[in-house]
Amino acid sequence: MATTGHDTRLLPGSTLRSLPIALLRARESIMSRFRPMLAAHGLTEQQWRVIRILDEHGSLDASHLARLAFILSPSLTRILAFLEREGMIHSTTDPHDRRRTLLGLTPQGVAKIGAVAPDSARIYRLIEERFGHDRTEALLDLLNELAEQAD
Amino acid sequence: MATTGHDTRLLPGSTLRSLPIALLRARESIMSRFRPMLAAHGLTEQQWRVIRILDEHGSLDASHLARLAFILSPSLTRILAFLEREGMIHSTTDPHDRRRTLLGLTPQGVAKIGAVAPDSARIYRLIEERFGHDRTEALLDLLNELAEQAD
DNA sequence: TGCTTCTATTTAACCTGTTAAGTATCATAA
DNA sequence: TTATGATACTTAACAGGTTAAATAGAAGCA
Repeated sequence: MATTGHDTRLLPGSTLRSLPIALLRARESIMSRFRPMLAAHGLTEQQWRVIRILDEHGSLDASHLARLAFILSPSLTRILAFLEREGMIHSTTDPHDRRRTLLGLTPQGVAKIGAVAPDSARIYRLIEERFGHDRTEALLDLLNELAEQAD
Repeated sequence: MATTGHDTRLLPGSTLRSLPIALLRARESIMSRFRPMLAAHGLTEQQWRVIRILDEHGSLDASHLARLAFILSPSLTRILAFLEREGMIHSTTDPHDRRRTLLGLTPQGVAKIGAVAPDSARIYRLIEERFGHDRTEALLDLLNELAEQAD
């Protein structure tokens, strides 16, 4: 039986065939594996996403970072305050446009990436192995196509 | 171009091929259509889910309702307090097990369902038409299979 | 230059998600 | 029958999502 707190007994077809709920369930089933690992490293899912993107892209301004991480700017403001308080990032005002904030990883931030990345990769690999590489690819394609329907 | 606030320019493959982020994006693209309509009716997504499930199933206790709506009990407590304050539901203590709370729709709750359901169905139909019935079904199957991977 | 209009970010207010702890009630067994 | 443990729900504390408004700086133009 599932250990997620949500089993599938008595679930009517109408719920299982609802796109919003199906997306919610699927995301929850994925994140329930990542969340405890991230919590053990003292990070939330979003905090991890932010420092990982800073690691992949180097320094970025807040707007660009928000777009890449799919985090709205009010949330990003709070997340950046936390990460700076913890010494994982540094922020400076862009001298060429003083409205902009430039963000970058500190050495401690880089070290955190190095500590978390292997655990993250291991979980991801496990999920993909169990679900199947082809089905994972097919699912990613459908999800991205659905997201692009937006206009 | 998209009007969701998140366009796809400069998105690296690593982000688009991440299951957690792809699920997040897809869900956001769906909910961005429902949310304004629900807000116009004075409801959040979760409040709507709760009264809709009460409508489909008749009276339920809180635990069962939480499972069906995929809402954790602390969130449900707050949602039920709101819905009762607004007069859409009534709650009574189960006389056979006084730990349990039995919930049901009031006539006003039923009226709200009648007001929102057509709008909801219209949006859902539009999404499914644009994305395609077969692809929608395929996506639902993959999402539910992924969710069931949990153990 | 001075005024208006964007743009980037923050603040505020409210709701939900998540985890842990607390309270009330039920069920079981010594 | 009463102590023990399980179950149903609530409370608390903190983080993020969403919307609207506020602030500050940049850009364009009369």
